[in-house]
Amino acid sequence: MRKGVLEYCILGILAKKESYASAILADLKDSGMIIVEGTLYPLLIRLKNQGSLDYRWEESTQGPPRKYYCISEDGRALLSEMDASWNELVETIKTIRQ
Amino acid sequence: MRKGVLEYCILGILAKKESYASAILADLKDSGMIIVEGTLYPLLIRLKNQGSLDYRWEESTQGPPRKYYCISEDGRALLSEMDASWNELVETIKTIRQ
DNA sequence: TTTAGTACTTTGTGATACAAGGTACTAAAT
DNA sequence: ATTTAGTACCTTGTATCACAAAGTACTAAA
Repeated sequence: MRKGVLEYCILGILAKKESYASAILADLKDSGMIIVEGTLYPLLIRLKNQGSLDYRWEESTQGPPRKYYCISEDGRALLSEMDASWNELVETIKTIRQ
Repeated sequence: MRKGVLEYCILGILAKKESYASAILADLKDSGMIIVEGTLYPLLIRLKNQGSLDYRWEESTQGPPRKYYCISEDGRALLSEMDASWNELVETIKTIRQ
């Protein structure tokens, strides 16, 4: 049911502020969407490779260094398209479920 | 983006009235969701096999016989669960996109 | 008899997400 | 000094979903 929506959620979260994988997992959990590490990491790498995200390493005092991701210009453009697609889908379902 | 939602749409359509694959394709198209035969047929078969749908053959004057599907009791229960899941998802995305 | 239209089905492929396991750094406990 | 716990990143294998493409079969019209 949630398939394909995750990418949209990740971009949405990173559009607000840069973050790293473990924190994104916590954010998603708080929002009511539980996903696992093995899902998120490949997704972040994919979004980076296609140019929607950038990242930088940052040292942490509480453990290993963190890979902070932030959304790129291309990512913001993609996010806008996704907003449109999502709204269309919501309308479609409204029509079908009356 | 629409992935995983199709099952919900099919059940929604068949909850209103029984129908057959080609007509369901046309309904979906009208609602703004374009899918192809190779997607729909396996999905109908899967829903039938798991007990969410029943079907009966009906002769057509305009070509080969049609396989009319209708939703079962189990299917209606599943549809209710999907309504809940869908509404949750919509709320989650609202939260993320503010 | 061929062609067009309708309808159902199958096979192969790519993408998404999960399960499970692995690597590596830091800090606290033994 | 070594083990344990916590944090963080990454990879491999698998299941499912949807699509592309091709196939089967019935009816009616050319």
